[in-house]
Amino acid sequence: MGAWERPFCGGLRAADVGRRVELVGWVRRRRNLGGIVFVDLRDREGWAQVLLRDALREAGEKLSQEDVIRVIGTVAARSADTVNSDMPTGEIEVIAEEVELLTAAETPPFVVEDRVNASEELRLRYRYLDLRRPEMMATLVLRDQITFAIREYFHGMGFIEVETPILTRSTPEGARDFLVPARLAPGSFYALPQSPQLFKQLLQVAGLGRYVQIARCFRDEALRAERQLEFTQVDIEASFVEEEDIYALIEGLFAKVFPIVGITPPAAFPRLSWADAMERFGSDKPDMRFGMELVELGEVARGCAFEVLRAAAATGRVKGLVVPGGTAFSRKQLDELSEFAKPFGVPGVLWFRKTADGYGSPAKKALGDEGIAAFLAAAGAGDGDLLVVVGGVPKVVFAALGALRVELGGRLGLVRQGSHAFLWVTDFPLFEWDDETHRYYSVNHPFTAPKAQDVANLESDPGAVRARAYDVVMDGVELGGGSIRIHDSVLQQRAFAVLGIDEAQAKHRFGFLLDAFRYGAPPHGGLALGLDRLVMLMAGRDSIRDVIAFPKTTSGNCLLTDAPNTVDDAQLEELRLRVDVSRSAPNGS
RNA sequence: GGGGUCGUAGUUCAGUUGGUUAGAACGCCGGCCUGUCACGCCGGAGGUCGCGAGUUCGAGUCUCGUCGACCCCGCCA
Repeated sequence: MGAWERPFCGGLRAADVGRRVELVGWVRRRRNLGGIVFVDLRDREGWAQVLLRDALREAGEKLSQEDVIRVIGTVAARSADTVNSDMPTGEIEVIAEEVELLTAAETPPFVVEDRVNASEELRLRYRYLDLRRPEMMATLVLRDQITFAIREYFHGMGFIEVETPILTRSTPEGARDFLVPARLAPGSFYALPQSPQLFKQLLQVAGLGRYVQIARCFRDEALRAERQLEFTQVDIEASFVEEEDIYALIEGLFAKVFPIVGITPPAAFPRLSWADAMERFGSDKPDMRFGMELVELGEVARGCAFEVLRAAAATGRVKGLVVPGGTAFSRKQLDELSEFAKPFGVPGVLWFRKTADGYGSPAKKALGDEGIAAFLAAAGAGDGDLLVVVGGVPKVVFAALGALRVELGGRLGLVRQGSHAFLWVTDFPLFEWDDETHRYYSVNHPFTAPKAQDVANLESDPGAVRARAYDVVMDGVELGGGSIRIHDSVLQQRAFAVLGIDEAQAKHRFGFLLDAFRYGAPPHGGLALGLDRLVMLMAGRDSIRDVIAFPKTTSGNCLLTDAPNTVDDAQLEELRLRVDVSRSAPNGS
């Protein structure tokens, strides 16, 4: 039997009964009953029970976990009382006629089973064993189905996949670059791309029109549960398009991809401006699977008798969150709310409530019952509701309340199982002021186009200029984002000017792009989706590492290969590099 | 860069106020068992308590340092 005709162990069904088959796989488990031996033979698709008896009994007794074997046998129906309805192959078993041990396996460091919870550290060190687990293998298979569907969709829409360089030039703005020393140009470095941004725009100038790439991106920044040093984007760019075209494109993509896991997104996603998202949810990626929106308390705070809130309302913002059933929180739980909020830069949270014992709040002394009642009324808090209040710098108030909302929403079980919420967040600000360096930074990147009606304010009020940028959000996770780009070199120069990049600097950093734009740049725009996050959500996992075959740890180590590692002096010499690790790094992580 | 949690048998964990020989389950090894499917039963082996200092008559337990894993803040245009 040829390798390609051989069935998968996990694919055998009642319809195969009577077939004489050759199976290869790993011994998942052996059950030796003395006279007969059962072996669960596992491959990529699952496992099937093999029965060894008579002359094969002795051979079966010698098999152990993870041995690689070849079996020739006949698929037989199990008798009614021995059918195992818990497994897909449970109606059949393979009566072995020949068994061959192809490779004996040492006892693995952990049992290759879904329900065995080995530590992630161990799983990463022996990733090839971890991936052997059905759950992990199924995730690899799902990822393939998703990427295949994505390519199929874009191909059908007339998009062309083009590979862009991995060795490219360092760009000053944005994340920290990974650098690669250039042996042929001592003292010079390539950088790994943070994204193919500039190349996909150049492809539009070239006239490609519709570009897509499943592209690896690299950012030398701190890692998180949903972040890796290298990750994959579905990178998209198209010419002669506007926001609506991009929205329709992505909604169409999701309509094709999400049904793979039984999720049907709406035909068109709701939209929310960035300003509304912040005001109502305290987040630019709101989880809209539940309500509990932020409430405005600036007015009542301004007139109240509590100095702290009055001051916050005068110089910043005072907003709150009405927590249904929150009056039942214990003192300890209320204190924990403050502890939760503090890392976001607020001194703590205030709370207000009315219980059978009367009005309660840490600010009761200053406000009295009337003052507390005024806050509860302004927030629209009803019986049993707890009002949580934060005041201060707008950015911090939004961040703290936005995080509290998600935390409490989860804790109170406000998200209905199996529900999903897709949306577009639009009208992001184009620039953000940085107090430390006293200059504006691009919220997206310097090539994002301003909204036409705001272009006039570019120089007079940069902070108020809105961008033609958009993010697609699902269940509180940013799946992707993009923008319509500037294709006019004069407008581009004005945007650079706001960022403090003069003509000489612009020429030095992005000269090749500006040059390109002088030779006929089409209006264009695009978007990039985080493929790892997309697969993570679709697989129902909560760590990006679970959907990447060989991920790195949160300190950037590959436990399997032990990368990064030191290199020979000869290699360094060839690159004209000298290493000095005696001093700690000047800044950053 | 900052904060937090964790590190004990191959694995997942327990380990009392600092006190005799550090336990359990699974896995592993040996034996028995012809319908199991987390097979069962009997027996057995297996420990640098992450590493290094310190306190103490005595440290898995307390202190400091260090390494590693995970989570969060900053950071990630």
